[in-house]
Amino acid sequence: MRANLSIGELGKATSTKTETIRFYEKVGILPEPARTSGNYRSYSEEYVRRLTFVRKARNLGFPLETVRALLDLTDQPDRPCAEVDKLVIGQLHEVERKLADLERLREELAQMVQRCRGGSVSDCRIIEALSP
Amino acid sequence: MRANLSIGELGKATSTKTETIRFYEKVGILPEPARTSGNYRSYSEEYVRRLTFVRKARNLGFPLETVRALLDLTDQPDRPCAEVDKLVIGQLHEVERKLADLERLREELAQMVQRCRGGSVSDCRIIEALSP
DNA sequence: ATGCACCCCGTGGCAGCTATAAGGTCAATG
DNA sequence: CATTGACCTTATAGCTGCCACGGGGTGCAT
Repeated sequence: MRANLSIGELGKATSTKTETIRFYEKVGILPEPARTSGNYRSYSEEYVRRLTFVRKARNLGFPLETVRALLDLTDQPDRPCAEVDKLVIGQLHEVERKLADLERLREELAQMVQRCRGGSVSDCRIIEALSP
Repeated sequence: MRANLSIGELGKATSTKTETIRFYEKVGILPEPARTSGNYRSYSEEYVRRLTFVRKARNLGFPLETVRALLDLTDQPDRPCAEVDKLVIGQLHEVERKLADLERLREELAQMVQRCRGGSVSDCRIIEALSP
């Protein structure tokens, strides 16, 4: 169909701010699009798909570098799927590590809150817990 | 005792890099210390306590701005402890929000990994899941 | 006196955007 | 035909929380 969207339309279609799109272009995550006679960026449907892919991956927490690697893999359909799998498992481990960290934090914070007995800062158990 | 530490010694005492200490000073989290005749920063025991406090709070994920607020409160022991409580509860909520987000991510990623049946990228379920 | 570890300051970089300024383009309206 | 307003262009700076680098000064031991 080659709808040829402007950057604003592409942004709406993918829930992405125009500045972010230009940023992705600048850092090479997305290729430089065609331009109109007035020097406006002009995007094809294919580009919409690519940006949607990027956004989904980012929403899953993949860093841009990994997104780049995933894009490269989708461009080489003959490579083994195991390479994709490896990247996703890496991200899964990363998420699990962060979950464990946050869970510890949550418990510590909850305990601090629970121990608060009111009064003034001078006898605050929370400040006490933070002090050496 | 007034041990009067150098910045490197303070760093070791608090597991903080010297650049970080200077950074805290520059952004006003920590006060400007005294200087020796050779213009070296010279830190008192009190300073060690303050930096330790900052580090503990940072390790609990408090943003610097909140650390600043907590420090202000410790400097005003007559203020109600409830103000401290409020900051900590805010941080607790923040952590809980992040935990929920990460948990959703973990499940999505785990499912993606589970669905992988090998083969090449062209029939990869993971790439499929990311594609529009 | 010379080597070495430490310190000084300023600047620039990291991720991943977001915002701002100063200007060009385009379609529609008066 | 001119002007409005919404959009687009670029370059640049800012955000958080540091870390690294470079070119110099200091302090102490040998």
